[in-house]
Amino acid sequence: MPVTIKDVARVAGVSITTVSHAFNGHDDVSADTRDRVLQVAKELNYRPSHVARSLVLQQTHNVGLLVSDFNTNPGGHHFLFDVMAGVHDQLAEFGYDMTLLSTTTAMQRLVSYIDFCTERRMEGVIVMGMRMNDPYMREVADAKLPSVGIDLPILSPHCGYVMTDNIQGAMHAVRHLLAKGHQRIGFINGHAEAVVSVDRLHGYQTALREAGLKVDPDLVVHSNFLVQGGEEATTVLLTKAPDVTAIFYASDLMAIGGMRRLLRMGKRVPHDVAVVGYDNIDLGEWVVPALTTVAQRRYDMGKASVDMLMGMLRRQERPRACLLTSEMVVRQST
Amino acid sequence: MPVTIKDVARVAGVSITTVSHAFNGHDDVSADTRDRVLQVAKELNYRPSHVARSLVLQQTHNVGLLVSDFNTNPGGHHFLFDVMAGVHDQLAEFGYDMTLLSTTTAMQRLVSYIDFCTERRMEGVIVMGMRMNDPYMREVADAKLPSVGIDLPILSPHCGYVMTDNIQGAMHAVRHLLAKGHQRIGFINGHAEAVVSVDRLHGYQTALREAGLKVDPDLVVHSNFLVQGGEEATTVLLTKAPDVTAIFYASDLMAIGGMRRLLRMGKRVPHDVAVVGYDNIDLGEWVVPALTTVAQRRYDMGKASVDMLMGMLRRQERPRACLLTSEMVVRQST
DNA sequence: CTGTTAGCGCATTCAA
DNA sequence: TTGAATGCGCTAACAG
Repeated sequence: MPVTIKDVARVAGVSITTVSHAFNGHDDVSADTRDRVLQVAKELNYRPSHVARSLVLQQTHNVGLLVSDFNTNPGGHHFLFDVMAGVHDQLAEFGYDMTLLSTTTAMQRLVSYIDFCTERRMEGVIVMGMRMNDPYMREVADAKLPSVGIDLPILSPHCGYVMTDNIQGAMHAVRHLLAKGHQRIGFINGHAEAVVSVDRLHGYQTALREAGLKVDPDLVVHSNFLVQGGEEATTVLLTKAPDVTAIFYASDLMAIGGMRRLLRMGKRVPHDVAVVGYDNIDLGEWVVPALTTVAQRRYDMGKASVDMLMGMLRRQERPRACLLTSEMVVRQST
Repeated sequence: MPVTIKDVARVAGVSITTVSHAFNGHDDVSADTRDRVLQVAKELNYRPSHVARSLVLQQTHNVGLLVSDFNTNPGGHHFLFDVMAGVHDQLAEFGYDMTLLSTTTAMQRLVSYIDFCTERRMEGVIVMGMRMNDPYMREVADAKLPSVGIDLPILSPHCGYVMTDNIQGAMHAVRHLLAKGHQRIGFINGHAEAVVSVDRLHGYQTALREAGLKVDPDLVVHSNFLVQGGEEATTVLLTKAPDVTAIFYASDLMAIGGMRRLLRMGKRVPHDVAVVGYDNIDLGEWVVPALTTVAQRRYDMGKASVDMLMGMLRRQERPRACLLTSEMVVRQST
């Protein structure tokens, strides 16, 4: 139905080869004919078919963004949305399209994500929002399809990853609290299946030891990354260690829940208990007191993952681990 | 590089026609050969190329999701993410892929979004996050490419739309406040370029008149949809009308900002001033006091837009206007 | 500089 | 029931 290269050739009175050459900027076309071809193409509203081009060139300029549990990832948008924007924009910069995939969809169709990508001849995949114990993990790692994980530290011949240096991030947070004079610092962590949880715990412990403090197991509580998780864990923590003067939460949502619970318990933030979150979600700026937090460069993470993938695709670079720095955003809660 | 239909045919000792038939479930293939073909295909790990199929079938099973200012849409994720999930999931249900587009990207490349879609032979587009005064608007409306707008009430031969009934939503909110005995009800609205703003204002006014109250222009303030917008507008409102006992905000973010400002001004929520928001973002449940709000069915909006598009594509249905209901979520702020 | 030919992977006539 | 031939729209050798 749409205008094809043939139509342009016929109207312009040249062969399709010439049209093709004119469009692809080959210099073996006289300026005259090129201009005429381009003129005709414009009049006819010709748009070269990427489908046909993909077939003959054997490259689709298309990569998938695989999101785990896209539709049911609670609170996930605070993190995923910006990453997605970074991925999309940088992909566009390279002339690539982004197709959204979801593990749940694949599950429904009973096809592996790798089959999904193969059918579409995708050139690579970027994976995010996945847990280490996700059944899709091994598939990602073992596949020959070039892939980059976000917050998913798997390194294999065809799979690299990008993540924030969570150890450093957590150390920043704890050092900040130490500098404020706190000694009994609690840590409310996310679920242990998340890689970030392991690293943040590590950073927390390291910063304490660095300051010559002993790591008290009673000061660490695991929960989920959401507001409610933060609330519940705060109660648990204060039961086990009523003398905490500061709490480091593994997410801003948790911290917000925690502050709320502390208030209920008659503790004032930051006077009685100082609070630090993680993520720098937009609302952290507006809760009372405004939340001190560790900021990840979400957009940059998406961007970096694309850069790595493009390196693998176009320059045969080997996949690697890319750690981005994070920075403290100090506000009123500490 | 990947396994093609030829490989399968060769190994199975049949023609490519037979392989094609076997794979597409034609019944003019003996059970024997079909099983053999399928077996060989599995061993060879054959995946039919969607690219080649798209070319010959002249249909890509691909639709674009056009997001306006994807990378710079502040606070947009609260709304867009869920809609996107609905679009993606429902598209998958129909066997369609979703490619993400952004107006900013198109702008950078200086190609119209319609050219972008044509090159890729997309079958349709779903548009969201766009303002009525966006330059891309006319393109969407005039294009022959089937499209569905979300919160974008344009109806043309090839363009339908889905939106929440914002008039009803606003009426719900105001009625709720009226029922609580409030008479002086302020309305802090979003920017006037957003269609939703017009409708919500309409609903606000209608509900008041319905109750026999006069609409006082001093009670309405326009601002942006963000926290800061809510804060500033609240100050303006209370200057113009210090006697308000309730405020209806056009977004939850604004309401959160408003509550904060009210607190600063020594007003207690809901005791001195009751507050209703709009959107039902996840954090509304956790601010103090928990926010009463109007909930949009975001996921369903995405889903509905796909259903409409599929109707247009597959059953030649005419584009239409689809209004979804919203419902009150009553919490502590009223 | 321009046109002819071949083929990318697949579905679909039409014969056998 | 199976296979040979044709073409989807385009690019890339090659020849003129």
